[in-house]
Amino acid sequence: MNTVNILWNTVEVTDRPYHHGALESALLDAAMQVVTNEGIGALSLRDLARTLGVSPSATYRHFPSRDHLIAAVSQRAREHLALAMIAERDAVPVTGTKAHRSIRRFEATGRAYVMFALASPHRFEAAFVPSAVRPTRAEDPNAWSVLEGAVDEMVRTGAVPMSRRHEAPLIAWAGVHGLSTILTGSVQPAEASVDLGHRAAIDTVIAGIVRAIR
Amino acid sequence: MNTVNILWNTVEVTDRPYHHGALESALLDAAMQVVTNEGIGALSLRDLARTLGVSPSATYRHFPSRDHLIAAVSQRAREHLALAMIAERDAVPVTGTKAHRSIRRFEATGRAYVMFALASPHRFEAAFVPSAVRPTRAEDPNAWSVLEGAVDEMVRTGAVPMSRRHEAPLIAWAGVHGLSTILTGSVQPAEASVDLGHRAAIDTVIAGIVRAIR
DNA sequence: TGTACATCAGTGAACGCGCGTTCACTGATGTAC
DNA sequence: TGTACATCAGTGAACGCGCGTTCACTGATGTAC
Repeated sequence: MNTVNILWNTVEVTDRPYHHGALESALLDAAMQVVTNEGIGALSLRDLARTLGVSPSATYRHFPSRDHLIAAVSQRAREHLALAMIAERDAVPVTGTKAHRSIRRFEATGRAYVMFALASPHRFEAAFVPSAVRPTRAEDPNAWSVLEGAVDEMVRTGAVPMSRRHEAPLIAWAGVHGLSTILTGSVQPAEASVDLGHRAAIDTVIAGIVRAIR
Repeated sequence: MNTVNILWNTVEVTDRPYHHGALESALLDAAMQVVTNEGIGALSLRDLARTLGVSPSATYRHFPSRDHLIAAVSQRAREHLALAMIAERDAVPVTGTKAHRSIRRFEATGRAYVMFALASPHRFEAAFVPSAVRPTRAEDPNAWSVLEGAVDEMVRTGAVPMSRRHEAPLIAWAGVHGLSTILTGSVQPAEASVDLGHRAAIDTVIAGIVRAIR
């Protein structure tokens, strides 16, 4: 119990205990922060170790390589995205017919997707960074499942015909994912999508998706 | 005229002339090749110089920095994409009503987009890599213009109502761009889009786009 | 309650790497007269 | 037709950088008895 009060994030830690205590989660948190602010390219193990006041090799106690850390951060980012979708969906007020409501919940899911990307482009990009490292645990929550759930709900209320059930998720995913990368990336077809604001672009594409799957 | 026959791509060039003669375009070609095969991350000036049998500093005669080279390669990749769209569009046979034909030409444009991404994922990714360097020349041909042209054609033939003209390109772009990144990237919502083949996924999404904009 | 000991979670120094970029230079080319 | 000279397009060596990863190590912790 010889610990001292320590601010982990300051560099001039004077009495650092030998055991950090929670290096793994601190590493993940710090990595998430770097990735969110500067993008996944800026992530460096040495830099992380420096930030946490720990030697570079200490990180290897918890992640076998940089790629493993990245994979963990990426999965977390995907879960954040799914959480945002769920939150927005569940904020839809309970009014109107069940069919209408299921559509509004679906739309909210898609809107949350794009808004997440806009609010946090680097985190969004990190969520879908290719990786050879396989996740060690299941994704929870899973964005794709949330989308499928929203489609199923529409089918149940009769807002979307059963015949579209199979293809609807792909159409929806393509639309919102494409819009997200267009709005955040440098795809920027410039003119046409810019004279719409972001908000209008989102509404336009989501309305298009709904027309496509009904 | 004291030149010697030289294979530019071999390393053991024995009698290399002092002046390469076409370093700039050779640099671009080689860069394009590296990017296409291994992705933009694998692009290195030193490596390129090595490949062309030239000193590393020689590259600075033609590109002020690595970023400028990347920007040039990226623009080229975008133009390749646009060319592929034009080619596929113009291969559509001249049959049926004008309205039907304009739709088929539009679909071909979108199909070419996704197929380009599938055939050459690294080149596709490079086309949309963010860059602070502004292009020095206009994009020719320009993929966004091709898309808009296809939409205009449908409006002219009456296949798409005038009222959709403004928003249709964004909806279409989002759909095909999203599908492209989904199919090539590690987005992979797995299950649902995989039990469709790529071809079926493309048809599904493009059909959805057409429903959305009519 | 105390002690021996295995295990865990760190340290710190070093390796090797390849990169982008700069610098002073020189050989080749083209042009004006 | 020849020559002086400016300009162009290369060379080659060096700088400084930060990185991922490995290695032999040691301090701290927890557990069995």
